[in-house]
Amino acid sequence: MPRDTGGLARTVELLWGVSTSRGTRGPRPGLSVEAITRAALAIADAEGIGAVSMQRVAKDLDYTTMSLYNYVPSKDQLIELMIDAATPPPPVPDDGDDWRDGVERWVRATWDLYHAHRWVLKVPTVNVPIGPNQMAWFEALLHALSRGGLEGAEVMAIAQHILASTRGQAALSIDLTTEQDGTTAEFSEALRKLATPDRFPTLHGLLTAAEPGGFDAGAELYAGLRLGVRLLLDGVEGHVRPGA
Amino acid sequence: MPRDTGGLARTVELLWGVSTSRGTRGPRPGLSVEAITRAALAIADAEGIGAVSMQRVAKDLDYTTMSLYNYVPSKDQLIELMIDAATPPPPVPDDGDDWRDGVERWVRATWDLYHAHRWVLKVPTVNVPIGPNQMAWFEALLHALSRGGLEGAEVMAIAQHILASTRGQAALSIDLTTEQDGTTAEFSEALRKLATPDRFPTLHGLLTAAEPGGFDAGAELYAGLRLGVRLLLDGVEGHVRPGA
DNA sequence: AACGAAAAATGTATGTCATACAGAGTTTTA
DNA sequence: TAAAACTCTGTATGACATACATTTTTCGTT
Repeated sequence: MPRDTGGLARTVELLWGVSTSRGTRGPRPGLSVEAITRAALAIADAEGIGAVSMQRVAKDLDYTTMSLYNYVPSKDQLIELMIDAATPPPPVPDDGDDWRDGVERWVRATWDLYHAHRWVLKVPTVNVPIGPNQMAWFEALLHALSRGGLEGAEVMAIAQHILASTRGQAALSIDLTTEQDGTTAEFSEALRKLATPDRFPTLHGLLTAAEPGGFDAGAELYAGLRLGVRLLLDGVEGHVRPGA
Repeated sequence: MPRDTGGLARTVELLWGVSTSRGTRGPRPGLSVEAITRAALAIADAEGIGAVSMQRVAKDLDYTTMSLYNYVPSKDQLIELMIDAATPPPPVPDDGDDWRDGVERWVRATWDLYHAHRWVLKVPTVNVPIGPNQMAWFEALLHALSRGGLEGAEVMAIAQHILASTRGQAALSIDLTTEQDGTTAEFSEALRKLATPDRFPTLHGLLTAAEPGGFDAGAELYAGLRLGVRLLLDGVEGHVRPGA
């Protein structure tokens, strides 16, 4: 496989496994895109995305750094591959039950997925380039949602909305439960001190009303996400059946 | 100001402007946290966050790189400062009108803010540490939302939900309208090709149903965000007034 | 008035990183 | 059998954050 600085075409090739039709000359490749991706993924899962460097991946594979570039055109590309590799096929939809349950299950599964690979949401640009597995998850959401009776463009909009809020809440949950040592407690205490009633009356009220002891950020945020999704789906139902 | 590697206390000091009570000895400082932040912000706004390096900021200020560290304990800290500096005070709430309008105005203003500083949402951890201006915006949302009649913890949850979806949609919009040259069109075309009807029936249907020509990603995403927020607020109303 | 402490500013140095480039070795095709 | 195509290695470059030691400036104290 010739080296390539990797435009969009190459991205698509790699992510979507378009056969790379490698010429059969030259030494047989000792590595593969999959092996590299797997090694990098293992590092990220174990030590965070910050531990993933080309040198580190190569070392784990017992190759030189530069040999990776025979397979992967750049580190950014590798990260795209890692994200897609971290994403299993989405749960199969169960069209038997309520469509709302389908959406809520999707949200739960996505939440779990992001928590299983806590580095994914720390990657700066998870947005535009999308691999097959990512797309499959989005398709699953679209499918579940489309059973609710929304019109085409609305399905897309609401799906993006749900995806965005799931990501956002999950990112927050991951951040709050990742802080090393006691920084979370320390921070939440600082927050309480800074949210003075004069400048931040509403926030102050909410913070002091909440139980003062340690709170389970993860569970609380998930409950919030769930509530948000439910109310949103309520809105969807009202929108679709204006009478009822 | 003595150098400091910057724990949480220092972060809070810098972000919240707790007076640093500098001893009056030594040369008079030629720089200031504000000047450094301003210079860095200008670079980020003009050339993106990637162009912000300590060397670059120092050069723009005609100082050496290391002198910045007399004021700012680390680059990460500087970025926190930049984010807060990029955030103006939130629009004053207008309690005269419908509370829903207040929320929608907040969403619009936040959308505009992120688009005015397109680098902000590219910073990996915009999540947990919060400066005074960020907090003021969140307070504004809480305030607008609390007029809807939700119970305490619910206000917090829905506010986070709205913040998350606004951020997510804005991030997507920014990504799609930032791609250099014609990558957006190229990408959307590739997407259409990859979303085959066998594996991605729903997505395929939606993409082919949409008008095939160039579409205004920004406007479309904002419309989607708006719809999502509206339906969510519908849900909130139903939740608060179960009868009606 | 002089000295020393404190702080600002500089210069140099280190270690990490992505990646360019050249060359050496290997396999297949012409 | 020669050359083309490819893999792999080694070395090199340029960014970058930041540690550390040194110089310079200013002020409080004697």
